[in-house]
Amino acid sequence: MHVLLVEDDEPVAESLRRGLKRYGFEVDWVTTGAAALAHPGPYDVVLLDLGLPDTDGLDVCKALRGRGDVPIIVISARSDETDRVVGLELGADDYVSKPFGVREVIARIRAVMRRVRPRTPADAGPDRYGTRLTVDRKAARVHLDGAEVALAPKEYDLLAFLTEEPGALMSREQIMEAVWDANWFGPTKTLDVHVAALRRKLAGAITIEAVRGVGFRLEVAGDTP
Amino acid sequence: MHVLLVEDDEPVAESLRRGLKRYGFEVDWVTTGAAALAHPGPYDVVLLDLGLPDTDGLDVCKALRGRGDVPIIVISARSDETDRVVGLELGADDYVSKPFGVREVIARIRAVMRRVRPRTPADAGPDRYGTRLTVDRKAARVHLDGAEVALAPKEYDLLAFLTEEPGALMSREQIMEAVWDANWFGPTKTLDVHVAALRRKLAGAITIEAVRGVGFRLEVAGDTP
DNA sequence: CATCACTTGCGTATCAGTGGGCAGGTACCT
DNA sequence: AGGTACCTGCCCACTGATACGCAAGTGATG
Repeated sequence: MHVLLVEDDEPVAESLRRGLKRYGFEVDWVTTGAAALAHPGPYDVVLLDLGLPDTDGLDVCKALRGRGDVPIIVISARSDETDRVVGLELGADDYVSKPFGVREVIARIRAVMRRVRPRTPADAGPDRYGTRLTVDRKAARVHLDGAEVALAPKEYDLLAFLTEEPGALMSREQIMEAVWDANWFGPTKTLDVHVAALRRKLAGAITIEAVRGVGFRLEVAGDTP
Repeated sequence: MHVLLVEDDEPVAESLRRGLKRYGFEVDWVTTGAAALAHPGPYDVVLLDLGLPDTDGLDVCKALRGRGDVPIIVISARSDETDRVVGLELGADDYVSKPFGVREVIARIRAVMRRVRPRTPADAGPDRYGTRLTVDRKAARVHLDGAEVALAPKEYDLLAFLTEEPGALMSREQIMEAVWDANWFGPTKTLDVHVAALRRKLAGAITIEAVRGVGFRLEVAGDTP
């Protein structure tokens, strides 16, 4: 899964690149429209920032579209409607406005990919974690021992993120970037509250242990015999 | 996946062609009924506009139907019942009225393909959801406990879309794109009203639950064992 | 004139985020 | 090693914001 990331803002690009790599994407990163057009490819999807220094991103979009039908997802700091419409009319497949969460970008990439490959094997049922917990990402539902667990949206997002890679240690910053916004800074106490909610609602099926000074690690109960 | 698009209105055709290509379809585009009949094929599905300049689209439909069993999806500016019925009686497999969302067209193509694939020409019967509700996509009719339910066009479109994948969570944006127009933005409050109408008219047979901040999810009553 | 799509507005429920207090672990100092 | 002060994470309760549900009204269309 090959992604071309066209983004001049380094912190944003770095964050995106890290996030995407964590989800198994190969990422090539260029900072100018010219470089984007010069890059060979082929790519599975192009992430294109509209606010580039050298060229108008819209021209790049048009040029890319002209030379093939690689899916394009436009990133923009401006979130007003005109931009959105212009971007989509030029042939972009989707549009994400800053500030965005890495999770959201990934969801959109997957959505775009699914269009081209409609019947993915991953279309099968919900993911199972251990013997008690299932996460149905298509329906955004969580079941514990067969009974549905009512999770608030943020709680679900958080769980969905942590279960992407059970057992992996996630830093607070990583989690905030993924579930809240890219480039989050400030208090992360909210995270504690939501972690507590998950612990309470999913007691027995998973454990979320805090790693002091770093972040959290989700473990599936009865997973390491 | 090969599609023949018969449509004289260029902007509409262009938009459809782009959209379909993006979803992995091969599209051949002709602007007249004569050209449609002259085109070789074979195609997996024909998208046929009824408002053609040279021929009455209905004649084209009949002619196509006479020479083989390629699935036909009729597109029409007129959305009233009589047209629907006439088109479908002439052998069309489904019916989409303008203005339509690209996603909806794709959903219907897939639905038609799914139905045609297991060749049982006799019973291309209505789809059944649970024990009480049937959606007859060929006739654009909905029955509850055997009795027809009078649905407004938009209500039917919405139901048809939501029942494409029962239990799946659909975001507001997805729904607006599919049932209203591609690339819809702005208020989605209208959606709530139509959802409310479906809930009222189909009470007991289905439940449409809101997922806060995301969208809606249709469930068939007595469907979660 | 009837139907339907859409808007508006209000009541209500839910949720994200915050602050205070508590507990357990950590580091530092003697 | 022992004691202590501090820091981090955890729990509880509160609040402002916001999304949803529905009923009623408006305007367009045939």
